[in-house]
Amino acid sequence: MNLKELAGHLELSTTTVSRALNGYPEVNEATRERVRRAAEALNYRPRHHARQLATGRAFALGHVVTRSRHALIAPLFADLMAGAGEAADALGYDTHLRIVDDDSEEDHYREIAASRRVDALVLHGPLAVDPRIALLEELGLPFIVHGRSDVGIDYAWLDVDNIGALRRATSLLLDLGHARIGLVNGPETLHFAHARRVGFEQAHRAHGLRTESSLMSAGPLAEHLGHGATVRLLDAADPPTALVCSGLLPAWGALRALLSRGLVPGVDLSVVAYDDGVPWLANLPDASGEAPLTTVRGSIHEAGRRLVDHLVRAIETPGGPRAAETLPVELVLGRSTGPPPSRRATAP
Amino acid sequence: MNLKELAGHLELSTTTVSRALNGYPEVNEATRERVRRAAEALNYRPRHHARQLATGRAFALGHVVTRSRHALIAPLFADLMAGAGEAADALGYDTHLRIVDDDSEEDHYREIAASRRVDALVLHGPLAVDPRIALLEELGLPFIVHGRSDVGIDYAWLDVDNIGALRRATSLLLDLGHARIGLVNGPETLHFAHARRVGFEQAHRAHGLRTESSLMSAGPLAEHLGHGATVRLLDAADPPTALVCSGLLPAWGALRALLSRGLVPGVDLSVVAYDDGVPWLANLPDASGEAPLTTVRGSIHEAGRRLVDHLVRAIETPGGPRAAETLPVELVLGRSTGPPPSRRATAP
DNA sequence: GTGCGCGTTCAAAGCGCTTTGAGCGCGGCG
DNA sequence: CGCCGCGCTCAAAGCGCTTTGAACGCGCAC
Repeated sequence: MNLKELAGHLELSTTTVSRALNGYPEVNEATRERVRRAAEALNYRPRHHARQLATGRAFALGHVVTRSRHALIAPLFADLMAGAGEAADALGYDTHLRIVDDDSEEDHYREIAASRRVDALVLHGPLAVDPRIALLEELGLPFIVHGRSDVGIDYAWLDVDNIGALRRATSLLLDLGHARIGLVNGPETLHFAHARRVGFEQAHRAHGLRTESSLMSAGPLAEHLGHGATVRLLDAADPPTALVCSGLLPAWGALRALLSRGLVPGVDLSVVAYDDGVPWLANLPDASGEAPLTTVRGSIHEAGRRLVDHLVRAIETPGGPRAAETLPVELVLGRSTGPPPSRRATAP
Repeated sequence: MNLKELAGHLELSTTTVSRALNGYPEVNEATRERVRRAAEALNYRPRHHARQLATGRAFALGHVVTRSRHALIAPLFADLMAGAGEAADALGYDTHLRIVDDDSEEDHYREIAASRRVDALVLHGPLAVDPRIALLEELGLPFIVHGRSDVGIDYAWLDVDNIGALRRATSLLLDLGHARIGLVNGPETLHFAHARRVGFEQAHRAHGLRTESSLMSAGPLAEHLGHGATVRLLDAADPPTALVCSGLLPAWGALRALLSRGLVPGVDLSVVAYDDGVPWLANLPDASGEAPLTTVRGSIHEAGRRLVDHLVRAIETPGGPRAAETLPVELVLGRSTGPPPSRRATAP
């Protein structure tokens, strides 16, 4: 069933049918209703590519991720895409995903721009300094960065308050009296991890302390890496009394390391984690009424939604202001934080 | 830069340029090379929608997931899509993703079929008995099921050996002497979880034992649910001596529950988990040289790749045989399994 | 010298939609 | 009575590609 057949069936011209279905005002309401009904009954839908060709718009948003980068953000990616996909669907846009080899990423951006497959795209996993931003700007393809990057160009972005999140997490521990705090961070070539490190350091400086590089590690946010880092910290000559984890997954790994040694989280070692709010890692209150972990929590799902909202606004109202939004985080107190053992010991 | 402009630039007809670029034999090799160079130099790429319109093919594969179903398979979804995306890219296909409301899923399938956005699609998260299979068959849209479903229709599928995996995991425990074994399963309305339960039961029957419903639970494969289920099992009047978890995430939760009580995995309670092979949950050998968990391991990433391979073959050679492939699993021995405490106690 | 086949190129039609510019009938106003 | 404007509808062009069918030039065989 195509437009011509539908029009023939209705004994109308394709023009009228097209206008009726697309809500143009110059169609009689009775005619419009008749057309609508017929379209519904015959399950007519415009061929998407024909519409694209005629309108010049793709009605699609793109997401490009390299394999190696994907590996770094995988645990969060599903929820991010779920948010983005829901929003895109609600706004009538398709979602295109491309997982590409690292060395062909630039080609892919060029191909996507020239072939007009999408109207705009989301730049995922920006580096601390990311050359792709200049590339996309040059290609003239509208885009928004999920995160930020230190480039001397104005660009649209949406980011969670990474600096603030880790400042808050770290300050909480410092205020409790901890002075030696470990950090299990994400890969610091990525901007989000870089920013979190900055927040960690800011909190220390505000308390007149300095960070110590032997207490900090960076790498993919995997369970076993949280476990490994914690084991190493506990075995060090002068172990920390608290730990900040840049993700919930390494935090569960840290807890496993503690518990395996018979140590009690929040007593022998305090732990604060960054929580992206993905349900399958949820840090929910249990029987005790408290969550096992103290966290600062953002929502990667919400980030996905907002990214798409901004992108569609940019497409549909060109020349508008560039998006620049920081999403807040929330502190969740759980059982994994307490004063350092020394203080506890000296207490009456 | 479009085809006409490129042709004008080369003083050739659009026909010749098109044929040259698409590898048709009736073009002089010298001409073809000249065209190639010019296209490269001017960064010409065919407008994707124009090509679609002319050829009638979309060069795209679709993935439709409902919100609620997405929530159930989210932890694995990123890796599945990574595998599928890589394969699609290698074969020259776009990957389209749609996250839809549960109650509008059927509409979406109809719309996708009628609008010809994709050439084929992957059916994710099939139910034990899934009505969508008949729907897609009716719509005439080529598809492959990731998993299986008990419907009286012949359809293309690719599945990991869920029954075998849990049979093997359970037999291992039974062979060690365990007689009361708990199961933390996925949602059993989904076929994969249903199949795993079947494998669990088959192993019991083969050992002349019956399963006990009080020892089995089913739900999303989240960390906290593994934790909660384990706590309940341990607190029961007659607790099991071993536990099978249908995912690595609940298994880590189970370990957390054990360790929190000072129990030793593999001694006080044995645990075997199903591992989808996602790197950020990796159950790697640690300092002891052994992995913390004993698992049966498949590869969700590989599944993604193979799904797309099958789909593209089906598109490009219509009338070929329907895909029907079972991916194997592998047993990984770790530290979390051993004989039941009773045996150990009665040993000399 | 004519005809045929081969290798190469081209003009034009068509894919299914949107959109422009024109047309048609009808009632109201001068 | 004639003209204009309004409301509705239509024919046709155009989006950028692929593909059909035809044409052209050339060398070769008859």
